[in-house]
Amino acid sequence: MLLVPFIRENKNLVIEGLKKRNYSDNDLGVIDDVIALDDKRKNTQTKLDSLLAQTNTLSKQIGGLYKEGKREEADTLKTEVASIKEQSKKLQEEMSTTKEKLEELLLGIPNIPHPSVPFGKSDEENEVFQEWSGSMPELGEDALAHWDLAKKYNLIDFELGVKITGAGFPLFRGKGSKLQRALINFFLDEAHEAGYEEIIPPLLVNEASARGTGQIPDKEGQMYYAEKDDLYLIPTAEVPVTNILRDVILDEGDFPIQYTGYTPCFRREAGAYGKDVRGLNRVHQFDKVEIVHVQHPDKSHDTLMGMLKHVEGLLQKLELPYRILRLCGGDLGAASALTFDFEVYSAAQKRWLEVSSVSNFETYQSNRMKLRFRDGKTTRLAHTLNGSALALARIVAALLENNQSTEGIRIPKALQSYTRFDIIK
RNA sequence: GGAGGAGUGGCAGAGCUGGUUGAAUGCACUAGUCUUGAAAACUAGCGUGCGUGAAAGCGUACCGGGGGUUCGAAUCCCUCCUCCUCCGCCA
Repeated sequence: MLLVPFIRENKNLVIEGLKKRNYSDNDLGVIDDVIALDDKRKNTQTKLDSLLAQTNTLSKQIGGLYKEGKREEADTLKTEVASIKEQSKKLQEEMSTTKEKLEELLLGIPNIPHPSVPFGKSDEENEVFQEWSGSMPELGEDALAHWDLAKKYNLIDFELGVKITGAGFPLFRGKGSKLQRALINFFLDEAHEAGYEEIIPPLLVNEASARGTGQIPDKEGQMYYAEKDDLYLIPTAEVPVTNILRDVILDEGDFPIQYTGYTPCFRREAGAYGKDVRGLNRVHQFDKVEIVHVQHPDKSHDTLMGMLKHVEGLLQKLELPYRILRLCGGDLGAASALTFDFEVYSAAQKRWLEVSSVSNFETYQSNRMKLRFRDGKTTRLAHTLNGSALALARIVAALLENNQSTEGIRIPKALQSYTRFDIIK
């Protein structure tokens, strides 16, 4: 959520930003609506405050008169207060409807893209920020896709997942589950090395948390919802982990704050179909290690670039071909100012799979969750960032496909001490 | 799940027979005095949002959340949440 004073002071910048997100001239009217509503809010606030001030002074006088035993004088003042209260009640109602409308508009306005974000309508116009320069895995004609490999080596049972739960809930078994666990530990250890504190958060969150990171209202349909208890299953560790700092005022010396957490992630993925959802390409439950940074606004961009390096290091150690995309305005998530996606090449499917998304939300989330820091005499919103490091399901898909041979599936060296086997036969 | 108790500023802890109480006091913290330096002592400062103002300031709201009673509520009432104690049940 953007700050209204920010919108007022940077109206042109905001409009340019929204244009990058393909807002039509008509849609841009929302900015003027916001300012008008905010004017009204201020106006009402001023009037209301003065009425309340009158009520307060009169009430004190009434108290004094009662003590002196001047009941009648007190009673006349009471009737005066009554009429003032009538007015202030009206204003109070006006105030709350104005605030609600304003809030609703503000929630609908996405973050302003970073200057480096390219124009573009959809994911097809994302900019390749860093191309893969190494060699590509060479597979024979008879190379199998990961879902076939998973079956051949008894690593993942999709049918059992369907039986137990439904489509998109894979069941890992044997070396498949060991590989999964190895990757989680590998990623967590790497994050620990990089200075992140490990968190094991709750997997269900309340509405305030979902709102804080921006899942509500924009992505509400994406989350599983436990109606009886009014709780949401997390779509990513980002939600519970970032909300650790909801309603917190940090000291400047607290920066940077670094958290990492492994959690399963639950996504409804309504509307997805076809080859996109085959095997592990898109599932309702997957494992992910997330890294979260809370940083001073002046340093957040550098931090983002550092997070990119961290993710790159992981992919290099896993010996996977990857490329980095800078998302264009049309593909950028509403909460994000700048996002880099990492894609890994899945050699048998002959396609790139997204395995990580690293974003700087700047103050968009911190404004929602009132995450601030002391800056001299005032408080300022901190910057929040996060990234997958990494999302497991698709990593597994690429590892299986790229490392297959007639001998079996080779485990990358960095992972062998975790799996305690070097090949899947 | 049943019965009872409690939620106050960074922490501890008054106030809770309604009235200059945004809230005593202590600790912590910040600045100053003293000291060669430190400690101790002393002095002062020390919440957040909103409105207004160039600023100082002023106004307003906030004592777990929401609602109500009242001229006036941290103090009374309702409701929700959380924590503690006891009982039951289960890991």
